Parts: sequence; C-alpha cells; structure tokens
Amino acid sequence: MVQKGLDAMDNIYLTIYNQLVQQIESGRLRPQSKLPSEYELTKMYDTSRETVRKALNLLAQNGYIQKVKGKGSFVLNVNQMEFPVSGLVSFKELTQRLGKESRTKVISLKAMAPDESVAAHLNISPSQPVWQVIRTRSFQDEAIILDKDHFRQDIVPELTTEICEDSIYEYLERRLDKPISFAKKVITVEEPSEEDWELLDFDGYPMIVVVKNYVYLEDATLFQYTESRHRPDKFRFVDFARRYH
Amino acid sequence: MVQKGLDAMDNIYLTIYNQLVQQIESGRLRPQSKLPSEYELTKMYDTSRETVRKALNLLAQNGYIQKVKGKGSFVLNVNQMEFPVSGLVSFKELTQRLGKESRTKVISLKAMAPDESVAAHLNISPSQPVWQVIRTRSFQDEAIILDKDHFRQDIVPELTTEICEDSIYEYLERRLDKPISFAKKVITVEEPSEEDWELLDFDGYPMIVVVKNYVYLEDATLFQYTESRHRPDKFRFVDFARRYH
DNA sequence: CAGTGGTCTAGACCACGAT
DNA sequence: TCGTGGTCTAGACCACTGG
Repeated sequence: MVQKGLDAMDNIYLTIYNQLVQQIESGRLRPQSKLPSEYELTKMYDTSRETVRKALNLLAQNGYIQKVKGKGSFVLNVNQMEFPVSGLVSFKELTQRLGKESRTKVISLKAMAPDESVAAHLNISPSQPVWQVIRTRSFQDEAIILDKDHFRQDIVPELTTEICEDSIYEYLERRLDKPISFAKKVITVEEPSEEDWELLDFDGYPMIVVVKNYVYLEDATLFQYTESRHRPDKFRFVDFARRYH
Repeated sequence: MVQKGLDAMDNIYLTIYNQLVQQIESGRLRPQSKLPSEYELTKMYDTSRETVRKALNLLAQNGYIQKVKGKGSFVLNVNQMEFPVSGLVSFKELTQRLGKESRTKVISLKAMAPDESVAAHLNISPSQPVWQVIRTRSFQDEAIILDKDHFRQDIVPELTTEICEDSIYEYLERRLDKPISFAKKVITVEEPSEEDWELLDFDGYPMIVVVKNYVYLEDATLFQYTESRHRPDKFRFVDFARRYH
C-alpha cells in the first residue's frame, strides 16, 4: 500500500495524523526514532487515548510507523514518497511534495460519447457523454507518461484547458465540492500503441506499463476512468501491506 | 491498495472483520448490498459500537465496503481477489483462495554469504549468512514467475526443500512462531537476465516485471528480501487507495 | 515494579438521509 | 422525526518490556 491521503480539518485524529505525517516526511522525526507515548500525545493534544490511537493506527496502516507492545511507536523508513504512481494523490500534489520539475501538456480536451471500451470501464451507457482529456507528463524535457482521462459529464459539467494543465482533482474538490473518496488501480504491461509512439519520447522500448485508474466519489459513484501509460524505464510503484494477526 | 491480511483469533473486531470478509469474498454478501447497521452488529456480536466500527473501518480501508453517512455500509465490487501479486498474502494462500492450478518448483536452496546487492537490500553485513531459495511458479505448464528469496539465517535457522515447496510463511508463523508483520513492494520493469531466459518459459518477451519484496517481523526487523520476476503478459497488480478528508 | 501499547465499554453529541 | 454513520470521552483490564 502506500500513502493514501491528505488535507486536515477540525477532526482531532486527522489533525494529529497529518501533523505526524508532516514531521516524518520532512525528516524532523527520523526513521527508528520513538514517537511520544500515547499518554503523552493525549496531553499534547488535550484529547483521549482512543483518539490518539486512531491517528497512530492510520500511520501504521500507511507504513509510517510500527507500534511495538510494551515499547512504543517507531518511525519506519519504508514509506519514502515514491514516483510517479503512488496511492490516491494527484500528479500536482506529488510533484509539489517531491519538488520535481515536470511539465503537463494538454494534447486534447473534448466532450464526446465514450467508445465501447471506455463506457464499459466507466460502467455507463455509450450514450452518456464524457469528457476526454489526453495529456503528457514530461521530466527533463522527455515525455514519459501519457494520461488518457475520461470523466462522466453529468458529474463534471465543465472542464477547460487551464484546469487540465493545473489540477483536475483540485478543481473537483475545491470548486465543485465533489470530494474524491477512493480509487482502484490495475497495473499491467502491454505492447505500445501507435499513439504511445506518437506522443511519448519512446527510445524504442518494446513495452509500456499501463495503469488503469478507477476513481470514485463518497457515495461510491464511479465517475472517472484513466489510463496512464508509462515508459517502462521510468516506471516505479511502491506498495505497503500489513498482515493482521 | 489491496487485501492485506488473514487469520482470526479471540479479538472481537478481527472476528467480525474476518467473517464479513469471508461473506463478501464468497459472494454471500453481494456487491451493492447493505451490511447490517452498526447497531444491529453490536447486538449480533454482543459487543460495543466502537468495536464494530473497528471492524468496519478495516473493511473500508481494504476496499471491501463503502460507508455512507446517514445510509449505511455497502459492499464494493472493487476488491475481487487478484492474481498473482496482491498485498501481503503468500503464494499458497493466493492459489488456494482462487482455486488456481499451479506448481512450485524449487530450483535451488542453499545457505550462503549474501552478495553485495542482497546484503544491501537486507541491510546486513556480507558476512551474515542467508538462505537463498530459487523457485519457479507455473500455470498450465508454463513457468511464469521466478522467485529469488533471501532469508536471514539467524532468524530462519532451518529450511528444507519440502518447506519451500509448501509455504515458507506457514512454516515461519506456525512452526517458528515468527509472525510476519508488514512488507514493502517495489515494482519496476527491467531487461531480462540470462537466468530469466533459462528458467522461465519466455516466448521472446523483451522485458520482465520485477517485484522487490521486503518483509518485516513485528519488531520491524527486516528478515526477508525477495525478487519476483514475472513474465510481462501474465503480470497484473491491483491497488486500492483511500483519500482522507 | 512502572510504562507501554491492545482491546473493550457505555455513553454522549453531531451530521446526514429518508420519511 | 428516526435511523444511520462520525467523532470523542473516561475509564477499565490485559499483555508485554524494561529496569
């Protein structure tokens, strides 16, 4: 699994979680170091132990810390931010966190009827209109990733080139107040299409890594289907998994 | 992210979690259907609401259900078991759940000093001995996956061909009482090595998917490093990720 | 022994959806 | 309004680690 979220609010436990994440990612809390005990955290945040524990459990499940009975909670070095595919974080958020230099180029943006395959992936009728956005992502002046997004038009009524160049997620959550809730990714390796050859700096690679991304709103509506096509030499995906005993 | 664990015990919330997982995976609880309300579950399991909620939160984080305020908890169809790489579940457990026909062949098993690269991955000195296990996994008589495991010998003192053909995880947890706690996977795509050509049924694929797997015990000791090399046409990885608001 | 995390409880108040 | 999930509390008891 992976880092899986952002943003704070008035929740106490999410505030604690986000502050600790920030401290771990910034290096202020070093790997191997011990967090304050749960009791100490209840005093620091003036809250109850179960609330503190909610925050720590989130940290543990996302690979930031390991809790050891009788000893304490310790920072793991397992969860360095990873690029370019990692959890449910937008491209803009990722590049910002990593301080990477990147460029997004909008190849095309249009409202259309979905083709059969896209309609099937989005689980809608082919008569229901969608936005199609095709973008490339470049690093050091090489186009490495080809993103083909499809959005249900009834949920995202308006979309502009400016929004696509910036961050569609930000637009959805901040402007449209449609918070994204969860996503499923499927990673496979396929033969490159002509489009891949055309739009990416391909250097003759014989295969391409395809990340299919299904994105859902809080009421479990599937509203976005994206295919992210990555040049294999630049692809890297990190997963963190816990076993329950 | 992914399904991430197994096994019940005397925990109430893990019992609830495992029973609901079982009902969802078996199809007895269908996608879209509504779970009993938290209040009803407290009566069914004769426990408190926070305990029920712990179970439901695990289900939500692992992609089994979506909770909707004011309405209830609903089964997602997002988390069909996936093959062959998915969370922290052993190969044996996966094939058993899926009823897939597979064969594991032990190519070599030996105690040795780790080479530089393995020592670095395991974060140990090159003088510290390890077990090296090389296995292939076949489906329909095609060798599709090459697994190269390395175990710290101070933690796994004994290993036999029989154990490697069955399940090393089962041996560790049941016989040695060393419960596995978490793992980090790194997925990349590389050029095949001569060993890949030799040991896999390769059909001329020009690239190979490499899954590096770092496995930790409950005290956060890194004790296993595995490289899983997959023929690209048979590779598929599924991730489930949630965003916190 | 004291300090730590793991589990569980019984109850409170809130926000949302359906009626 | 009622039933749902979301957050929070104050306290209990247990199991493990360490001195």
